[in-house]
Amino acid sequence: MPTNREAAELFRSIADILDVLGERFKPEAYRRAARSIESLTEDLAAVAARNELRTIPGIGEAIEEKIREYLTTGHLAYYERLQKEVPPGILDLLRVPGLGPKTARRFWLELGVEGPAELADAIAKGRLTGVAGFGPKKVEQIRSALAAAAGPGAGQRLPIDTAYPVAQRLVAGLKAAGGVERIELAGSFRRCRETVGDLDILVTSSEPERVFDAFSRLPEVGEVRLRGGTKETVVLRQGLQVDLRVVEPAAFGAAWLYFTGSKDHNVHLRSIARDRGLKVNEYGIFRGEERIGGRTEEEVYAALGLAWVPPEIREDRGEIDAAARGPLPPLVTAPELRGDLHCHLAPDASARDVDRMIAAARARHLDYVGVVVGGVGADGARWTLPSAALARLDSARPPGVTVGRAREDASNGDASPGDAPRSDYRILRPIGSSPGPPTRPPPSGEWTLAAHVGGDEAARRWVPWARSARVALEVGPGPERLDSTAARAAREAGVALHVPTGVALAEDDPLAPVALGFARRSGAGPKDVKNTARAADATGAWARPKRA
DNA sequence: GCCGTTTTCGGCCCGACTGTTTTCAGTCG
Repeated sequence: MPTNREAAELFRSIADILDVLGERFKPEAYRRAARSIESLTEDLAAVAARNELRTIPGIGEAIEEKIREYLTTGHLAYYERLQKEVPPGILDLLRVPGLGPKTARRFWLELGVEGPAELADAIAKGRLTGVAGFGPKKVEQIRSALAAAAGPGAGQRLPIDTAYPVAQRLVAGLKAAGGVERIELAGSFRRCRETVGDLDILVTSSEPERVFDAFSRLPEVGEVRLRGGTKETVVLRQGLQVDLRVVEPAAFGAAWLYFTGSKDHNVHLRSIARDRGLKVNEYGIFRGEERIGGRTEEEVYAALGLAWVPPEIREDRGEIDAAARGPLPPLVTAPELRGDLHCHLAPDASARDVDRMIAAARARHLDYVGVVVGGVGADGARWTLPSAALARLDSARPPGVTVGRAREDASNGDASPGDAPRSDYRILRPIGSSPGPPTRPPPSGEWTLAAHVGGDEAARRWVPWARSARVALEVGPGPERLDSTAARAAREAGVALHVPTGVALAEDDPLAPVALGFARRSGAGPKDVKNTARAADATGAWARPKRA
C-alpha cells in the first residue's frame, strides 16, 4: 500500500515531466494535488474507500482515477508513459537553482545534455559558448550552481527547530546594526511549518542601502546572491537561503501577508479579490489605482470580507471559507499554557537546578510544573534524579507554583515502578523494538501522559489508543513528538495535546515556540490542550496545592 | 487538470531580479 508521501512524490514527478514538456497549467494542478495529499491526516486509501477523493482540494476526475489506479495496482500507466518521453537526468537538472524547465529542455534538445554531470562536462568543454541566450555570466552562474548542487546538504529543507536560532540571530544582528524600524519574519517559518526551505525577513527602513550593507556583513552570511532596490538574497554559510525585503510602512501588512503565504492561501485570496473587482499584491489592496488598504494584514482581510487568519493555518484547507463566515475560533496562545507536565532536569541535577527551574516557571507565570523524577530513559536503562534534587522538589514551596513528580515508564510495560521514586503520575515513552502504545489501558485512577511517541507514522498507532485510554499526547519538534499533521489527527480524534513550555531549558531554546506553533498549526484551541487547564483538572489529584 | 454566489468554458497570482536583450524571457517566491 503506497503511503501518502509516495503518492505526493509521484504527482510531483509527473508535474516536473509535464513542465519539461512545456505544458502550461497541468504541472501546477498536479503539484496542488501533491500538496493536498501530503497534508491529509489519514491514509489516501481510507479516503478512497469512503469515495471522498474528490473532496480533497485540487483533486478532480482525472487525478482521482489516477489515485485509484495507483492504490490498487501500485503503478500508474500515465506516469510510466511520461517517463519515456524525457531522459531521467533532466529532472535532476530542474533541481539546480536558476535552472528551470525551459532551460533544461533546451540543453536536452539542442545540446543532447541529459543530466547535471553531462551539463558540467559540456560547460567545461566550452560547448555553451555561442549558444543564443547564454552569455558568460549565465554560464558561470550555471557552472557554480551545478558545483554547489553537487555539494552536501544543498537544496535541503531545514527542520524548523534548527532554523529557529539562526533566524533569531539574523533578526538580532539586523536590529543591532541600526537603520531598521520594523522587522518581522515571514514565509513558512512564520507559518511554523515543520521544515523551511529558506527564510524571509521583512523590514521597514528609510535607509535600505544601509540595511542591505549590514545584512551582507553579518557573520552568518556566506554569499550575496542578488541585490536590488527592494530585496537582497543571500546564502548563509551553513547553506540556508535568506531573502531580506524592504517595504514601506503603508504596505507592510500586505507584504507580510503576501510573503507569509502559503502560496495556495494567497492564490485563493487573489481570486476572491478578483471576484470583488479588487486586486491584492504585496503593495496593498487596490480598487483600480486606489489603494484601499495594506498597512496591516487585518485591513487586507477585511477588504475581502474576511476575518484575520492566524499564519499557522494559512494553507487553504478551508480556513478562508471559515474566515468569510466570521471570526475564526481562537488558537491556543502562550499565556494560556498554565503549566507543564513534562519537565526534564539533567540526570545529575542539583537542588539549585530545581530552584532555577521553579524560578523560571514563576517568571513565566506557570501555575504548576510536573518534573520527571526517574524511570526508563531512551536507552531503556533506569535512572533516578539525585536525592538532593528529589528532596528539594518536596521541600520547595514556591508561592503560586505547584510542583508534581512524574515518572517515565516504557510503554510496553517493561519497567515496573518497583524501585522508582515516588511519583504522582506517569508518562509513557516508547522503548526498544516495539514503540507502539501499550496493549492494555493505563490503570484507572492514574493520570497518564504519553510523550516521545514519534511523528506521523507512530501517531497513526498512538492516536486511537490515546483516545480510548484518555491519554494526552505531546506535540513539538523533533522525531519523537507529534508534528502538526499528527497533532491534527489527534485533535480531530478528540485526543488532548500536551504543549511543552521549555521551562527547564535555556531561554532561547526553540522547543516551546515551535511546539506551540505546531499545536496552532493543528488547529488546536485552548480546550484541546491539556496544560491550559488548572492544575487539579490537568492531572487529577496530584497537583492540588500541597498543605504545609 | 481543476474549478465555479458572474461560469460546465475559459480562466489559471503577479511582481522582482538577472542576463541578455534593443523590449524580453526565464526563474523564483
